[in-house]
Amino acid sequence: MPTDNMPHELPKAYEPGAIESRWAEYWKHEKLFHASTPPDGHARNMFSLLLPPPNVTGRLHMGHMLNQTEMDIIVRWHRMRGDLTLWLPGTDHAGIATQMMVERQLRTEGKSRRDLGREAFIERVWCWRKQYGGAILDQMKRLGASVDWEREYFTMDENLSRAVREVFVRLHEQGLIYRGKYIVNWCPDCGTAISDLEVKHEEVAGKLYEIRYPVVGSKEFITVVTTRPETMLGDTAIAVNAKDERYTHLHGKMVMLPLMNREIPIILDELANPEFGTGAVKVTPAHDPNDFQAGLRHNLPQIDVMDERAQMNQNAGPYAGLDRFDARKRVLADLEAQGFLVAIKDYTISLGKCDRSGTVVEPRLSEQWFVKIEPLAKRAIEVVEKGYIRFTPENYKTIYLNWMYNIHDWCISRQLWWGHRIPAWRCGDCGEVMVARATPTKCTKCGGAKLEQDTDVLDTWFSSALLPFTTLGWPEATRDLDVFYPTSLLITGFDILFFWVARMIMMGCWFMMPPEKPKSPGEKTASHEEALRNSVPFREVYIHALVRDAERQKMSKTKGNVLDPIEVIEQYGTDATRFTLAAMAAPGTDIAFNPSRTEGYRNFANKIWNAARFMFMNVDRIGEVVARASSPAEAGSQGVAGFKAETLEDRWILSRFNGVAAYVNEALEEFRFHEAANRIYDFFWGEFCDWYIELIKPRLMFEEGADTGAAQVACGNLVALFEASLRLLHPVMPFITEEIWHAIYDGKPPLKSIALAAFPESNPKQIDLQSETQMAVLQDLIVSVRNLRAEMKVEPKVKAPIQIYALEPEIRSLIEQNRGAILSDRQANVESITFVEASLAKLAGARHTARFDVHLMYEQKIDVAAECVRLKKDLEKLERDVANAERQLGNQSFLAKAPASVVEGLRRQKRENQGLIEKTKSKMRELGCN
RNA sequence: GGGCGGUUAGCUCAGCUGGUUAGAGCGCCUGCCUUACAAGCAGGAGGUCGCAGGUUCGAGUCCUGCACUGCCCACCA
Repeated sequence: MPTDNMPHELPKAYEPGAIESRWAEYWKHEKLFHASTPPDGHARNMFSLLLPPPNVTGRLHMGHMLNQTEMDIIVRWHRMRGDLTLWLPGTDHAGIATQMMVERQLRTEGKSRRDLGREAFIERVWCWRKQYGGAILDQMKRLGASVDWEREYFTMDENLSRAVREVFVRLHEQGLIYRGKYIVNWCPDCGTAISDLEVKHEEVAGKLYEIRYPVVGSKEFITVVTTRPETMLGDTAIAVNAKDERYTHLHGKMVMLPLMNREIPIILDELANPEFGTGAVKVTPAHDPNDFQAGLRHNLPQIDVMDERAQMNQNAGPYAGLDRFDARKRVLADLEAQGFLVAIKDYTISLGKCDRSGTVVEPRLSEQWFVKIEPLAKRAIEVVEKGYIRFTPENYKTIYLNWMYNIHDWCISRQLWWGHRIPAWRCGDCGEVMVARATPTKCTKCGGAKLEQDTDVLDTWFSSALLPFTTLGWPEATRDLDVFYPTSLLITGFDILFFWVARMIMMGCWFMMPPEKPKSPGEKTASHEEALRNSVPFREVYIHALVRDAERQKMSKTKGNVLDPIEVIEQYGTDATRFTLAAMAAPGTDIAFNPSRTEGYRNFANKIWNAARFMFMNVDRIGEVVARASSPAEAGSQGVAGFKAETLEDRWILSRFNGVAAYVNEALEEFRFHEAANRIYDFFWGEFCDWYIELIKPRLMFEEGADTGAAQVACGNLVALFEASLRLLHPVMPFITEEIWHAIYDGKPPLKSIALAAFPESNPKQIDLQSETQMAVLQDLIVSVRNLRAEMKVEPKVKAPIQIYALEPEIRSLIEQNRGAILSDRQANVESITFVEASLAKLAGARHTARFDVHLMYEQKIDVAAECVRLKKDLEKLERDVANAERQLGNQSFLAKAPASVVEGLRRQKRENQGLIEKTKSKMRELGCN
């Protein structure tokens, strides 16, 4: 590999691919992120968090990448700050998703899961998992996620499964799990019940059908309205409102159900709203949740007319065997033919679809297991209301609470094969249902031995809800649980706020809350609060938004706008992709992911790379002794160690670095990733590279006759500052920082990884505001001259003298002391500097600022017209500003109420602007502007 | 029907607790192959902060209304 005489083997161009895979492998192989539990008391601060387990079937998408980037930044930051840090990874067995995936595979072989049978099918799923289940974690590795791979889990692991059974049994013992026949959301495609949350409602244009039912023993009809005429085959009543006078005369009558020729009663029920439709409604207890409740109130029979595939069954008489949608057409045609269909109107209906399959969900009467949620919710509300769990952004607290206040019982049984099987057994002799931790051998009631386990499995989210404690060893009282629970933080997307976050809170606060010991009342309260506070699954939740495409569209396969993070990574590198996400991750706002942005951050990485090459070039030339003189990583985290601030730019950059470190720490504290990332970017590129490196070049013996000692100091400073900057950057860009950091130590670093070095904290002693002010003046001067050169079209190679007028002696001496830098062709590129005693502001080719006037002495006819336009624009703005300032300063209450610094600042600014106005005017006169 | 957001430069977005001249990236214009980097350097153009009121000495920032727009929740046939 041509190294171009470059030391430390850094190739000329930044190539992320090679370095990233190497370090990802190294980190995992060296087990750098393994958090071993300390044997006794917590000597260090602890920081723990759980990776939201991706589905084993999953492929990494931008949402994952955002989530993991944010977690990794926080985790690396904590680890570098010396916390005992645990980031726990794992995958979720994802019941329906995985089962569907394997069934699809079977279908290609012309088989169904029923052909295999339950046991063989499950065996097959395990095979599938073994073969493909690691893909998503492999992808995670490429992101650089600093998880504890030694603790990786799978939700179907034996220990986790045992914990799930334990929870189920305990809840059942506590009367919080019950079984019963209710209307549930049924997906005919998946063949299972699903929870309310798994139903997505969609507004669609539908129809409202008016159907008349003949009243028995009269010539009258009663007309009902429905959106689902096919369910009338299961009608068992018609309801009217008792207060609805239109129907008073029909109270107690029967109607004949058309098509089925069955007599059903007219009942009085609140279900019927006199305001809606005809005020009369058909009641189908087996196919509608409201009708189901009404049916219970009136003791109505429940006639289920569909099977589990949503095809009409024998109860549907002549319609048996038809699909529900075909049945609708047939029913309508028949009603029409027989004169029962009164009208069809357009109507917008909210159609529930299965989240997973997209099939229209059927409300179906079936026997299911439920969690009685209210007691759990009560506690989950309490801990959030009391602030024991903090939400960021805060508005999610409201959203969470609103949901929790209106929560319904949770249907947890699924008619699937893949998942945690419900630990309930039914006695074949007496029908008794037993819930037990271990397979019972005989019936607890009749002693019979013909026991069959419930065929259902649990909702995947049931086991996920337990992860914060089960992954730490619960129900055993483990050391891990003691140390790492409650976890410190959860970072996740709002899409699983209810599915997962809310349920973890409910389960955590329920199972990690020790039983109350009866004690004296006062003591009890205090310890109760303490226990409650420590029962939460996490102390903080950070909710991030959605990653959209560059046009703000939701990424979806059908739209074809899905950005594959791996592709972006391959193009620009992981570091640049991470940086993009971090820089755009303002709390509470969606991220419009634009790869052009990533290209920009790849360029930033390249900038870092080349700055490193520059540094090494000097280290090798000036002597490695200097570079190694201090061992910054060992010197602690306060400021920059081993830095000798001798010049203005030294004092300035040191001060800026410490300011940035303070800012970054504060920003990360509040999950303001974008502020942290942008601040580092601006510092490294805009200050460190653009100004500092350029300013020290003369000292680094670039110039003839430079002083060797000064060069060594400058080089040492460069290394020290660079090393500290790498640590600051590392949480966001782990790979490139690791690469350069090792190169700094020539492959023999004091620690195995920069990830184990200290994160920079601000050192107040290294903050030097005076140098920052001085540097600002110097920069202002240099930029002014560059400005003038551009305006006057001075040839790049031509130098001209400048005159400077400055009243304040300290400004003059500042300029005097930095004369060399100003003269340099890297900076102002001027021939000479002369101080004059009179204002220069009104001269053409001059600039006036608060601290100085500068005049570029260059004879070139300037573009008068263009200059006039520019001056006029300046003038207008100045006059506006002065007018504003005058208005404010004339205002007594402003003078009385505004802080003195604001008033003083405004006065000064006004004075300066007035001066400028005069000068601008005279300049305009001089040029002959009108 | 409830609830939560968004509207700032041509595009995509920042702007924390109200304070002196509203920022960035990309794009655009001008000039530079200056030996770390053309994935770069220097300079520049571009904004009545959705509209209308209000609070305040002072509003992009707080309040009210409106318009447009997105999302979540909800068993109204």
